[in-house]
Amino acid sequence: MLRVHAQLTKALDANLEAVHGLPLSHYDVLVQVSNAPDQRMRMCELADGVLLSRSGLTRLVDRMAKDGLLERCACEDDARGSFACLTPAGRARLDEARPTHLSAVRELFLQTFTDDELAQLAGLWQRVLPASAAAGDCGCDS
Amino acid sequence: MLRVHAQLTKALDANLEAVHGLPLSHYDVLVQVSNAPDQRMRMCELADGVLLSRSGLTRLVDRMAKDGLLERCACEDDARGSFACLTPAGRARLDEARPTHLSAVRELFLQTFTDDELAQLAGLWQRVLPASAAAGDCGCDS
DNA sequence: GGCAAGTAGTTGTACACGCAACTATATCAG
DNA sequence: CTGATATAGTTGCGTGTACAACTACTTGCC
Repeated sequence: MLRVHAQLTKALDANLEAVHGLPLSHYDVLVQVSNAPDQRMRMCELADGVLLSRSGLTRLVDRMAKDGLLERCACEDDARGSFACLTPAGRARLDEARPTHLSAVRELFLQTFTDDELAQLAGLWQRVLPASAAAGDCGCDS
Repeated sequence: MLRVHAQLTKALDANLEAVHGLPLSHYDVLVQVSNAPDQRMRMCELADGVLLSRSGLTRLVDRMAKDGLLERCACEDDARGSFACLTPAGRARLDEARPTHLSAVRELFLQTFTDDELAQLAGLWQRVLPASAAAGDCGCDS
């Protein structure tokens, strides 16, 4: 059963990644940042948001900055902090990828269920979070 | 929602991996092989079973063979094939890890639900598989 | 039999990630 | 103000994985 779970996630992610050029992790970052005030986020929060270690995020943001999707901006309040800021190119890329992504999700996942069932699933899932959080310990939640 | 899903899997896996010495992937292989007839499996089937590419599996089995958990055995019927065979040490390691693993799963996951809910979840999950399989497409047959 | 095409598994290479160590800044105690 | 401790982020290094190219064997067609 756990295995089914893993397989599903994996297949889903692989497909989504293949459909548009963006790796899913990049897409994920773009979504998070675009939802943040001023289109920018602290590295730390971003790391939580995309479920990555700090070092992982540093490198991910590096790659995305190299591609012009993000920019590093200094933080005025805290000189040791950094923002990842969405660039116009990043926003454009996101706007372009989002419909593809959403429709893929819908096709592979949502379509299989009725609204009731989705609600059920959501409810059941939520209940697992506390336990897994206690074990995995990840500060943020979506 | 997808994110919750990913987070859960990840937290769960991380915890299980930490509890006993075995990485989860090793454990997974041991379980699969131990369930196979004669305690041995073709590399190809094993790769499917643990959701790994062939090359990934080759190396995983290498590592496990180095640790004495598995052995490589030639296949009589098909000279290009290989079996991964469970060694006594591998079986012992599995027997030792299994209770730990199962109780961790129970604690983190099953405990949160009633039997009915588990049945629901299982049913809903199964329905996603066809779609994800069509997308993920894994070369070997089962 | 002999060659083409397919299949099982391995190896070279590159990439993404985590951990631990590090720098730089902030915060707090005295 | 000074030093101890904590926090934000980066870097070095090791690990695990996939992809692509490869070898070796099998199968099917001529």
